[in-house]
Amino acid sequence: MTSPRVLIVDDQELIRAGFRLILTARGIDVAGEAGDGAEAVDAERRLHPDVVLMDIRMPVMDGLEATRRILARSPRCRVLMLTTFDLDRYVYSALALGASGFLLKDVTADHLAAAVRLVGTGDALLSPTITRRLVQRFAGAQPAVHRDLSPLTPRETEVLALLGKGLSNTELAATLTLSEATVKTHVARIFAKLELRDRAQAVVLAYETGLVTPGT
Amino acid sequence: MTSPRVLIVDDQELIRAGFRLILTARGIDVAGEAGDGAEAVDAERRLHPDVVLMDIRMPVMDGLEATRRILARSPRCRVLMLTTFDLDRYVYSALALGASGFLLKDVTADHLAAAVRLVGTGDALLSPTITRRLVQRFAGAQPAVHRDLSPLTPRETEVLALLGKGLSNTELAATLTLSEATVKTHVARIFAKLELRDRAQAVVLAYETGLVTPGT
DNA sequence: GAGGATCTCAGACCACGGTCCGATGCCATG
DNA sequence: CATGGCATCGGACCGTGGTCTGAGATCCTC
Repeated sequence: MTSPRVLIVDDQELIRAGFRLILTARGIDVAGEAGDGAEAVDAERRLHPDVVLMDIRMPVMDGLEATRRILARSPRCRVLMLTTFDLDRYVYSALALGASGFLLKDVTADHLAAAVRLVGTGDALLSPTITRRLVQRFAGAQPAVHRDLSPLTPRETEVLALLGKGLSNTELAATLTLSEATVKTHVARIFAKLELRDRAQAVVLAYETGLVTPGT
Repeated sequence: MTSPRVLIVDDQELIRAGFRLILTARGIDVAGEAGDGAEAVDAERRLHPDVVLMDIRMPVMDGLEATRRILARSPRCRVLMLTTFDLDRYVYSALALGASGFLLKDVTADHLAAAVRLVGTGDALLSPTITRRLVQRFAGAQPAVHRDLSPLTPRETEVLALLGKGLSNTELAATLTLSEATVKTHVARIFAKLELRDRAQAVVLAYETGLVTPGT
């Protein structure tokens, strides 16, 4: 298992030392430390770590601004935010900046190591409370899916997804390498099952169900 | 480092075997396997695993329903959803059900192991794309507007908004108390100005620009 | 008051989209 | 092996949708 190189950023030296102990004891390479945001930006530029463990509250330059600058220069770098409190504004702005995850400081040693390894492999993480809150927010703004897509066969779902992109029947046939006749039957079945009339209505439903999402 | 006990649920035996190999090779204890949702509920009750690796698409009972039943009985159990496609509806409903995370099946072996260890310690995870999407949804604002709506006259914008709801020309004429001929000219002008071909494409553009938003 | 932009409408044309009728092959389930 | 679901195709039908051309009415600005 390849181990990520880590940069530890926190204004408290004790915390840094503790983290360094925890990580090195589990075979994770600590590339360096920084005591504030400005130092962090500097250190990242020199050391090119895979993961940055970034405290939010710090003197000189806080973790959010430091994250912004680091990711602007090194988009492939993974930033794991650390904080004592799970204040919403921190979470959302950190994630909006492109941070890969968010950890409370009361994590266990094992947990911290696992989290670092995980974001090192490229995935993001969120603590359960934060994930739940995000989902709830989303669920609140998104009142249930109108119609159920389950009666559709896999192929039909595939067709609907492309239909949701606004493709014509000929384009559909081209991208799926099918005859237009086949495309028509698929489309007709979709309409029948979902009680649609138009492909326009199909596009609406694709967006409403989340089969297609804006911005992709 | 304490290792979580894992239950692998997938209808494809090859997948299960592969996952078992990956996890055991990295010192993670595989408590058992299940081939569909019903078996999974059963196995979880017998084995009490810390983590369930749950495929979504399965015969008999799908992963979502199985997750619901498992978490109803064993709320401390962590469920990690697996899927081939990152279809939104799966993501949201899975997370709403209380799943701890969501993984695409093309994960690397290291990644899978790290993810299992992480959720075993209690935290949730989301793939970067999904996290980003959640945050964007939450943030509400869809900044990336492909085409500019400014060349449209007020009336045309009004028509486009209704067009985005999937209305036909006759419905359009009815709701705006216009003749169908007038509707047609408006629609034609909109198409010309925005370089659209279909009303289907118009619906897409309405959603992409934020003129129409899902859930309203 | 001349001009431009906008909103309104009409008639005619044709293609694409949607429907209905068929048909075949495949595979899983029983 | 028989049944049913799924995916694939063809042909024929007709209507809505989209295009073009032209035109009257209002409201603005210059």
